[in-house]
Amino acid sequence: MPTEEPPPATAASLLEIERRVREYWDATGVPGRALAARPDGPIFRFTEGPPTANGMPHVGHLLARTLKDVQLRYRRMRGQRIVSTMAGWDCHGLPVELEVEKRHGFRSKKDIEAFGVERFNEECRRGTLEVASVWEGMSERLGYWLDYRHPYLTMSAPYIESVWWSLKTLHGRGLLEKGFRCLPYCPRCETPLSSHEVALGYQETTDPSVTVRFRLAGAEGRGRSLLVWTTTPWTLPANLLVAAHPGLAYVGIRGADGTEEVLAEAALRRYHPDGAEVLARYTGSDLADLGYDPPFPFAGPGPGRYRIVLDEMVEAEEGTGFVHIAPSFGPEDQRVGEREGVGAFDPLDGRAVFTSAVPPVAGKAFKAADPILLADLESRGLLERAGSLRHSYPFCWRCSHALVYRGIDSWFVRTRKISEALVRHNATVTWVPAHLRDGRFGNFLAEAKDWALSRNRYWGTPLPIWVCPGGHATCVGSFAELAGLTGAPLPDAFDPHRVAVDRLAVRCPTCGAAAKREPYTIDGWYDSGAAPFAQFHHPFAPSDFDPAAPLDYVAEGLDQTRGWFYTMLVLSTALFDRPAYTACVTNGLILDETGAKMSKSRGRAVEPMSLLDRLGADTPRWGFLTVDYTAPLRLDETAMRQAANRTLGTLVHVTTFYRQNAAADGLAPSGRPPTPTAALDRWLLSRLDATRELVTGSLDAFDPREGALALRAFVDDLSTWYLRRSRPRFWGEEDPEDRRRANDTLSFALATAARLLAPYAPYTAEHVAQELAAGGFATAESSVHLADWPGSLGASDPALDAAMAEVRGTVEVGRALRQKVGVRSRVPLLRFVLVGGPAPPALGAEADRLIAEELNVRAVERVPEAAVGELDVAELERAVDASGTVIALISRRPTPELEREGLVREALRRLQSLRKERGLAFLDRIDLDLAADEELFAAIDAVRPRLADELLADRLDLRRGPPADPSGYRAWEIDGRHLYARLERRAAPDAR
RNA sequence: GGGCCCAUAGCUUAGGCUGGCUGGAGCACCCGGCUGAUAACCGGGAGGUCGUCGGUUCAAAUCCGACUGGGCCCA
Repeated sequence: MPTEEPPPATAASLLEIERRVREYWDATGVPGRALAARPDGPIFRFTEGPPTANGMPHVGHLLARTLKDVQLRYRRMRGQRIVSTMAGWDCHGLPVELEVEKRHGFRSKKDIEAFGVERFNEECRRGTLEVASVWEGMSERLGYWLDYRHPYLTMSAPYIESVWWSLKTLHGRGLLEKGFRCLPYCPRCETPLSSHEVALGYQETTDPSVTVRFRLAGAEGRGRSLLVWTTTPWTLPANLLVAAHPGLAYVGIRGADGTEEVLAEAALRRYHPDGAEVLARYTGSDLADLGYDPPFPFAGPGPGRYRIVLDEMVEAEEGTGFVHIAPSFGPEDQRVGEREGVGAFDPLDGRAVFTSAVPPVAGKAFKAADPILLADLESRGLLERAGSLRHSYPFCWRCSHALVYRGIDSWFVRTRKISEALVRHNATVTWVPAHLRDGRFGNFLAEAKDWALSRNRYWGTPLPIWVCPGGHATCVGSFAELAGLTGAPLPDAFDPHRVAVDRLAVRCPTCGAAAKREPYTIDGWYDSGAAPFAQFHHPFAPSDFDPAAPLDYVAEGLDQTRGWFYTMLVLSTALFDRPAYTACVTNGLILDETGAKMSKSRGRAVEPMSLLDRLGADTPRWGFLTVDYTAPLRLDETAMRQAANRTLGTLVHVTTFYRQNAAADGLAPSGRPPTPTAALDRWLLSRLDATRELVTGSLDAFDPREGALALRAFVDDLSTWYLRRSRPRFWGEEDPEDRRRANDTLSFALATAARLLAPYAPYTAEHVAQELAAGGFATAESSVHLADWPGSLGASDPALDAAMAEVRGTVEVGRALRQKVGVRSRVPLLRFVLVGGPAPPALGAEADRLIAEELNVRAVERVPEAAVGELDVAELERAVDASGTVIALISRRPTPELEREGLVREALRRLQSLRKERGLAFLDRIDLDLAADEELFAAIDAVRPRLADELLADRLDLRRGPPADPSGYRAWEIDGRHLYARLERRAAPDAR
């Protein structure tokens, strides 16, 4: 027997395993080789969602990246080629600008202009990839394998050229148009935002809640006024109309000053809970076209202004049933204003500060005007009621400044024109969770508003539209086209950003006049939505991009339904008339351990890197993949540890057992599927096959959880049943052939399990696979991540599975009985009697043998129910089912002979553990001196050769009574008897 | 105001689409074992009106409706 076997592998911690595996991967270049593998395999289309390049990763990114990586690893093992593996960075936009502004203490666009846009953009460019290394480090640590050396950058010239190409295509199809609309607008950033950006920034806030009296004008209006409710008093100077609902019931009541006040009947109870004197009743239609005196005179007269109009949008649940309309400050207001042809009045400048058009508040920021305007109204007796209201209000998602809705010139992607196609394409997508398709996301699409694309900003993809004084708009779709319009080649290393792009002298292709670029950049979300084609510089460079082919898979956080998932779908629909992806997996928000939102400001956020330092990669990966990751998820590190220990730790442990044992036996894994005969082996392979089936199906369905749970169940079965019941076979000397078969089966099962686990827990799986290799952790350049996905084993045997389940159920009854009679498992009992039918045929006699071994009973008997009465109740303890029927019985006491056998087993176990304690290797031989009390002495003496054999003792001396000189002896008490042992390692025998 | 999701033992949850046999599991707890898987491990036990009310059905945790509470999204 060779003695140079590696030292018995002690089960290392998962962290230690990861360190070792990472070193191995680094040394052998496994990740790069895995990414480059399968150059001819069928394509699996994927695009990495580009994170904002100057934002730090958070724990939620670990989850999303785990979901992405699981699928990519699986596909590679299936022989597919991933297109593409490029990492990506979203480089443009407000977040980047904001960082630079902060650094310089800029407060507005004026500061940027003074600093110089070119310098500003240069700083943005430099700042953009500052945290990229943090992302890379985190991703590689997590095991998320992508090509980080060649990422796509949304700010690169080729990328921008692709984006321009797409914009020109949209423009040519009438899907890119300029318009004047009310949009959410950030006064600090001085730019409009898109509706999906607004969605990111709702916060609770307190606003005024006021009811203002609008006096009706003219002869018939005398002595009457309307009650109008608003939470934005600052919009009142821009009021041009009041809307009423045509069918709603209104009442005129006697007000405090005796005049008539009109409001919706439904609002009466809220305003006058004690009732009021009703002077008149109207429907909305009765009130149409009545004129009123505007609360402020600054907008001036105009056709159709200051009268009541009818609109269905008016409600009476809140307010008074009259809605004040300021067409410059609300999408609904704008619609009504346009319909009535009353024009608009916008007294705010770019920073939402009042101009001299409203003298009382000139120079005041919009919100700051509220109290002044209210005081003014009060002094004129027009303020009916004033209070405040807590409600959610939109704030800028990046700078947290309160937004305003205001009319502004902007370029739009006309998504409403294609909403039918968006819905149709979305209907083909496999969403995880499935309800998103027709639920939240589907609804969102059906109501899709036009996408406000242009930003009045600096660091972004410039909108490539040039307009000449004749009003001809030219959308440029490539650098070559741009060069053509300037009549000269573009400068070397042309950078298409502002300001360089604005310096070019462009002639209008229609009339030849000098054209100016529309001074906008575009929404950064458009850039990222273009990633599936722009990362390839489509259509300018040949690539694997196929305009007709959607991505096979994307996965990100649920918030991306309003972000990336949406913009990708809009672009794929508008450009290629197809869905953007066929499978879309979302994960829920990650909460802290108390179930609250993780917030950086409250110091609650867990740094992803520190989490990886504490837990390693496989533990959070496994933790994420075994729970419902689509729901809001509580980050519980202890639970993660437990989950990983239970399955990954157990698998490592079983692998260690196998290694020690195989080394001791000089057996190597055969590598080929075994053809087992033993029932346990056949059962294990059947379970393995079923597990393989489940994991495969689950990954095919893009929902890895079911597979993770199947693996967990398999590892439980492997450890707590197969291995425990097979131990005698691994130790036994009597049947070497069976021992070899058990070894083959176990090694094959472990090797297969390692492959099934590889997508989930890449480090642990690699460890298991490597430990199974001939010489221990391999120096060979192999990796489980370069292996093929296991095919069907043809080992499925449902009858056997059911039979084994029955046996295990029986064993549980037996264990409960043993507990009841109070005889521990090491002491054999004589009889275990099962009431009912025969053993399951799929196991036959093997069933009772397994039961006997597991319960440590000498005989398993089966008797028909009718015969139960004949059994000796004094000797046998009984177990009954819920209905009181006796189902099994067991001996109450061991016989003296069996008791002695139990003693020997106890002694043996202690002596084995003494070997371990002394740090002896598996095959070290020993000299052993034992001393024991009378009873124990007799028991041991009777089986002395067997004992010596099992303990690898070349010399075994046994003495009656305590040792003469107890020094060097270890002592135990076993059921009141004493045992002493002294053990010495023999010198290693010479190598043969 | 509208839409979607969720509610199962003290805690975390599986199952629910496709109704049916004692509703599984982990943690914590109790009993026992183990102490070279150790912020573990193994066995056993106790613990559940499956949010509430109503309906469909021979049969409901599961299907339908209403309600209550929570989460997310929109307005």
